[in-house]
Amino acid sequence: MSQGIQIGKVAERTGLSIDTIRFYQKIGLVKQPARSEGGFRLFDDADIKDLAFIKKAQELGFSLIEIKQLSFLNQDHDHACSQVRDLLSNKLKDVREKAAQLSRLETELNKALRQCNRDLHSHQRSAHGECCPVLEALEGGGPKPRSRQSSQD
Amino acid sequence: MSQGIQIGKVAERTGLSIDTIRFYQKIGLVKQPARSEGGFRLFDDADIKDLAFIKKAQELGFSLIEIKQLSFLNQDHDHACSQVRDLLSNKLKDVREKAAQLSRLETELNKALRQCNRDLHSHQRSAHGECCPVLEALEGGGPKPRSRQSSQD
DNA sequence: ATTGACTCTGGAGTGTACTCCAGTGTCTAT
DNA sequence: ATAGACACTGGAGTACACTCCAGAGTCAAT
Repeated sequence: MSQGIQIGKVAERTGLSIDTIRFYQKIGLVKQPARSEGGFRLFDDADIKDLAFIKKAQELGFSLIEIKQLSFLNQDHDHACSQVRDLLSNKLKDVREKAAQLSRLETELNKALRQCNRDLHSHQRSAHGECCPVLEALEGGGPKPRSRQSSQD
Repeated sequence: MSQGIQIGKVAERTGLSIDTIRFYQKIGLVKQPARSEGGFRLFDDADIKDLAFIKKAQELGFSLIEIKQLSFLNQDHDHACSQVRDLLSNKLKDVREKAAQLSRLETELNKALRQCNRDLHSHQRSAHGECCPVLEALEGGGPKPRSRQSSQD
């Protein structure tokens, strides 16, 4: 009886790992799905939508706890109260601030990028090759985090 | 000899903790500052600017590793190369995507908030008081993360 | 020289968000 | 009935970004 989608397929469709989905259920971020007789989780489209929402919100920098609050937007709530309204308006304020700061950062990045391109043009034929002092500093400049990532982004 | 600012003052001015500043140095995110004869760290205004930059970038959702790369923007780089340009343009793309998604989320939040306000108006005098089913679901609905925060945001 | 506020180091601990694993069970097809 | 793919649980481990601590030293003022 396959009245639902198994976790493997859900993982594929949402881009989340199987473990992550189970983890979200364990901490109560998403509701416990239906189960097969043998105990397999059986998801429906709404569950997948919820998981997709979580993934999106997370990419926007919200923590799981914040997402738990946000996720009520995704449900149809026929009622509301002042606490919920406050929660929403706080969240909205956060989002606006984040957006404003991002747009400032965008400007800065753009400026830096144009500078970079100008420099590339004027130095193109010099002895630089594929190397530059900024990158060299990144590679070997002083103590580094003991991470295992070498140089590429 | 106080040819520099001690870590306590720096912490005050940047809003970072003393431990955090030391941590950033330990992992090489900021350069080792000058030291007094006795070994006290002595910071200057440029150091403080760097730390403030890190704080800002972090609030925008960048990881410390990403910030380590971004921080080269803050330094005056007389040279540039294609790798650095690529890093910048990738970051810019990320930022733009994030901003676009945030603005979509803002719209959704706004809509939900207006709905909430409408509901509040029409139900104001009903038996709801300061309580609503959405909040109740938040409080007691199924398993929760074992967090210690109760209800407020 | 002593006091008190401040700082030093190395290392352990915390919270968040996964990620991996072993041992076991389920499902579907043959 | 058996095989092979998939799923189950609980618990341990990992990565990131701190945060706390003990024991010791520094600095400026008295």
